[in-house]
Amino acid sequence: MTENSAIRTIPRKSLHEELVDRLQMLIITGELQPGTKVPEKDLCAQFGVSRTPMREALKVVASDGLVRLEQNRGAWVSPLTISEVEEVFPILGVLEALSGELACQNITDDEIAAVRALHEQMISSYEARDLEAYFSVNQKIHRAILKAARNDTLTTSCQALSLRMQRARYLANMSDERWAAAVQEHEKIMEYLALRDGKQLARTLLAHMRGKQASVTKWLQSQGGQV
Amino acid sequence: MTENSAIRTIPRKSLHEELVDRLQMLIITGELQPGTKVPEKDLCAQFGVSRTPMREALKVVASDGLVRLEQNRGAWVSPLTISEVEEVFPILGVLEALSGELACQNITDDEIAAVRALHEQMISSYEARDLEAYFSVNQKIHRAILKAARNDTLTTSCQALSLRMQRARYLANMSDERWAAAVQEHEKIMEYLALRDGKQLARTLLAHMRGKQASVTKWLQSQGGQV
DNA sequence: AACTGTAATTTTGAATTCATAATTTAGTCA
DNA sequence: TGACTAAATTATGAATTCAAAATTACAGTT
Repeated sequence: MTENSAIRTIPRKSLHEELVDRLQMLIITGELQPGTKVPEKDLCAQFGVSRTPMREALKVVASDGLVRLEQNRGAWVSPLTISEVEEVFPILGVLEALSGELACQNITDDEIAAVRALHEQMISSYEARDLEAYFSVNQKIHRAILKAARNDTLTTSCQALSLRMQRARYLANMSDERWAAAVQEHEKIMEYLALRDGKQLARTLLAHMRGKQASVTKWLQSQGGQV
Repeated sequence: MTENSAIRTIPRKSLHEELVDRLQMLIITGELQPGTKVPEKDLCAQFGVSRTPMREALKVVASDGLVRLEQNRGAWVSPLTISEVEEVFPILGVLEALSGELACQNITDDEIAAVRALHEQMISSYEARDLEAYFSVNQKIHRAILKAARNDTLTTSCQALSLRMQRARYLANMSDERWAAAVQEHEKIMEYLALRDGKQLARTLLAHMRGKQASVTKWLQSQGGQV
């Protein structure tokens, strides 16, 4: 292993995988506006790639539902609608509930300690009213529980569905009441996880997801029901 | 609507979508052997298409997990393993349970009647020990319940995950006891659906899925744990 | 000015081409 | 004979090219 070997590091992902990630991010952050056409040519120029890998990536992103392909008319950014939220959150609810149950069966003491550390960090972010940090740590907690569930397929499924809701989380703010309630729910989540009480944890995660759904729906409604 | 309009029907799917379906079928039926390389060139010749749409389709199929892409080494048919079965069935379980709950909230009397007709048909197939017909009608029942749940995302998610298990259902036979038990479970499913008892239907569908998992796992074990 | 039909332009879907990486084959030497 | 190396072959990933479809621009008509 000389230093030279690092100079020409093999790209960790293939071009099209990299592009899938980039496209997802562009859509989640709203840089690609919902309902608009995906500017294929421009994106190719922007990323310095030809149309072939870009179009491969678009096919994959379309199969996840973030864009819609129309025959001979190109790719369009799917808007996030209330009805989509009402479809996806209940699914995410039962999946997270399952992840909670499985996590209680498989999580180690060390992992519980790690989640507790994240939990404390999240509380601090809440007390400092640092939404950015709060969201980030929040995600880490959910990911840690998913990881403890020892089910990669479940992780993949959750992440694919979450992705479609991420746009709302990126753009929407929570109300003060909702934020407080969410923190309360997380206290319970932490408690039941530490007790390894799968049934109760599942119940709480499901309720937590219902709360999120209501919050996102409310915000979406204030936005005219879309995006 | 003249007869002429049918002569030049617009292809209902784009080339790559069609190829996605074909590839999935080739893998499910075992024509493409698990663990082997996907013969890209041969398939292109077989279907009379160039590599571009075939490779687009492979990217999509890979994102569903039926094939694995290896950098510079092409696409490989993913084997169906016990650990994958143990990951996917619990997920399908909670998703079908959810579909049952939602179906009870939304299903019409006509739809219940239609499911009952399918149910009777399935019983006949069972009594005639016609496994082929039984599987076919069975699938229709599950699809009808999913449809009554009025959640397209749930339908898509279930179908994507089912696809990966379909190989086992295609190749595996059920034991007599398992088949009898499955039919019993379906009696209950029909009963609770007719009563629109979401909670009980969910419970039954979950148990039904657990039975399927055990059956498939047992068969997979008899096959050396794979395929 | 609004509408219709047609030509020019652009975009899309798919085939082809090309450079590079992986694999196979052939050849060399112990 | 068998292991190793180098050349040849093949397959892969990505860019380019090409035909067909869609969109735009525009002229002629009312």
